[in-house]
Amino acid sequence: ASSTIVQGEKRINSELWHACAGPLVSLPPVGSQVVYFPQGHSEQVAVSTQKEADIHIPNYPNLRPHLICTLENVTLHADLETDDVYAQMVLIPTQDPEKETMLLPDVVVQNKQPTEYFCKTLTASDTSTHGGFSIPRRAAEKVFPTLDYTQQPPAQELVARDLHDQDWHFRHIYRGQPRRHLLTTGWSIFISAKRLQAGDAVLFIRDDKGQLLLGIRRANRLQTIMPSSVLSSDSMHIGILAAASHAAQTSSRFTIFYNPRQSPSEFVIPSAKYQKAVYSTQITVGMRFRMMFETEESTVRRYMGTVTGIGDLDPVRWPNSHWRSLKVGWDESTAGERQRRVSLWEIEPLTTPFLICPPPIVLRSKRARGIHAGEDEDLETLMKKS
Amino acid sequence: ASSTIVQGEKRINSELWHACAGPLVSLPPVGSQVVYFPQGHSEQVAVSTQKEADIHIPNYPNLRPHLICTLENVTLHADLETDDVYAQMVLIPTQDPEKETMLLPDVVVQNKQPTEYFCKTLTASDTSTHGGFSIPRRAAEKVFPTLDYTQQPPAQELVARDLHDQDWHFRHIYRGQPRRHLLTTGWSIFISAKRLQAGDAVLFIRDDKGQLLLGIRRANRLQTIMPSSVLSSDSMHIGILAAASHAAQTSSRFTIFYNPRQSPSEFVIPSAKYQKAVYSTQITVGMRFRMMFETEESTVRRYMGTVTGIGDLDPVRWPNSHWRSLKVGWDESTAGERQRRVSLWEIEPLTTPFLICPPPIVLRSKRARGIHAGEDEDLETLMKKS
DNA sequence: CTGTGGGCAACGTGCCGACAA
DNA sequence: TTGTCGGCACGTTGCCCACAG
Repeated sequence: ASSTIVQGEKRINSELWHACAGPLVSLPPVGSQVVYFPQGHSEQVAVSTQKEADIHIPNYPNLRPHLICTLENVTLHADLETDDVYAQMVLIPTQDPEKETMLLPDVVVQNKQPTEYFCKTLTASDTSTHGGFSIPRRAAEKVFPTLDYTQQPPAQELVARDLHDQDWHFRHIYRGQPRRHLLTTGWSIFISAKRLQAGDAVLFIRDDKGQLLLGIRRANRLQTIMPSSVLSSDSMHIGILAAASHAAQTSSRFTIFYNPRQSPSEFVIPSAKYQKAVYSTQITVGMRFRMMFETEESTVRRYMGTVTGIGDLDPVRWPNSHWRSLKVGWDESTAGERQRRVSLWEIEPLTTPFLICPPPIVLRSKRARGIHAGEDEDLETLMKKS
Repeated sequence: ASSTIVQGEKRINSELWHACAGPLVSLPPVGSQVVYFPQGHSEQVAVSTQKEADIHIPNYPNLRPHLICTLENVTLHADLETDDVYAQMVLIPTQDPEKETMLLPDVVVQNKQPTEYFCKTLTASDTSTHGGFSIPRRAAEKVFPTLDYTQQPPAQELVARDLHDQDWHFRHIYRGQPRRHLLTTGWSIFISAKRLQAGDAVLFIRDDKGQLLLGIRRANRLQTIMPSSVLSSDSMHIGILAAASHAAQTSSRFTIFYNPRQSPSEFVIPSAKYQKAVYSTQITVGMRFRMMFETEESTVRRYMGTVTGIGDLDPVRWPNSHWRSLKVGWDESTAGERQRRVSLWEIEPLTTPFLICPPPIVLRSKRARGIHAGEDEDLETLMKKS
């Protein structure tokens, strides 16, 4: 359903927001119990400001590495300049920390990726001033209104609405030899207004009312770095801790921003997911696991890895934290970008005995084949979490 | 002198920075003693985020409304997107708060406005794609290299360097009937790259080595508002207080950003200026004063006002603070934009007895004449501060 | 099926002096 | 003195198809 969330007078379309955020991003439902990690919040700020939390940050002895909270409200937003999506969450720390031990029912967090949508990474031709946008055939047929093919050439005007409720007009035409779908008039205005470059991606959605929506996902995330001319990174890191600490001590609400495409990991996790990961699974060094990542085509893919160590990421400031408490190694050599430390709830342990240590030769041969087409599905059927 | 301040590998030209910051902005010298006001810092963040400091912000009982600090370092910066100038200051709270009572020698803070410079607000023609930039005659003759007027038409290529050390090339030509100075080729590239609009201002400087520098001052400051998708404004306000409080208690350095064109008032003041204002002058309700403001032509102008009240701006959270402790009224009816609360060190009290209450009729007649050309100079000669 | 490039027309950009405020 | 305009040339934009990967 195309649910929308009120933000002042504006509503950001939830489907569109999630499409821009990507398939791995899911927000806990309003009213549910969540776990908030100041460490993860700091990591997000560190990425934005390009500065790690410094040493000389004060201790907040009463601030635990995770806070059980009620998610009082979530509002969806998009940066006016870059269209980057982010979510504002209002959290209320739970008064009774004993509740933590209570095992909560598993909340079904539906992944809100829309069905009638497509996403295309822009080519040099798409972004050049020389021409328009080449629509992949399947995409056009699935998402755009059907053309009247009796016309010569078949063409129509499309209107698509972006995250800021701004309408963009495009001429959609089916022509060329061989025939193809193109966006011509209006496309270059859109490209230059959004400052899109080859490598960035656009996505189109047809919602349940037939309204077209469009969003963008920039490739070069480094460009999005904030000026940081407002507050020093030190003060930001301190602000995160002080705000959380104060909220925890007074059981009062506090507000955070979650930037799904900037943040290395989610730092507001459904309580049930956290507890299941922490209390239900025994993780040991040497254990094999899978973990989901987003591919360049904005689909999900699982990578295999092995737990190589268990221990605190920051033993001094954050002892006994589950945040990134696992050191891991990845099977594939292209693991340069992947985190060397992950949290329990991010991984899917392979508990099925005969899969714990697959023969390396098999893995290597599969890697040599290139894309692991069948592998994931095989494991999928074999592995069923309780 | 064209002093520069090192920032990593980059140096921002100090003269250019000050020209962009405006005539009223002066930074205390490195190593000097200053007074830092968390309240003022919060105000700057409030402007940036368009959100005031909320009620439910924790108390920092040990944090006083002003901190005596040593200014350990100042670095000049400019926003990469907007070219907005800002300064990073590293402050170290003074260990012994008793030092405060010690009267310091008056530090001469030279106003670093360059002499060989001009600033022009862009017209519709200047920013249109239809043409170039019309240089005011005086400006061209003062700042640009002299043209060879024997050529027909006289023309030359100018190279001007911006705050990011990027060079911009312009064709400077003297033509038209009547003759005038113009920038043609290269101008529109500059306009679109900096996204300048009519109402924004550009400024050119010739430094002592003959090098041309150029900067911009945007009119629409609302546009510069930061996305704030990084940290909630609450956390920012808390971060300011927590950082200052921690630094004060541990006598350790902390870092702040000062945005001269965003901040309503300076919140890092030379200690001598503060003490002189607080201890040397007796301010009373009804007292007349003058205060400097920047005009649209980026020159200084003094406005007259009367003290209408003295008291805490925020009696609950910041009792006994001198920050904006004066309520004031302004003589001129165009006072809509001017603060209704100012701090002691911002004003110049008129202590000369016969000027305390000038006949209103005289004032009115002067106002009716329009611009107060001579008034300020008359007062200048009459009033000499100790 | 779709990315790139050549061809070509239409439009916008940008340089010029003529006015007039 | 300088802001805006009409005139005009030239360069870019943008629509078309032909190829080829």
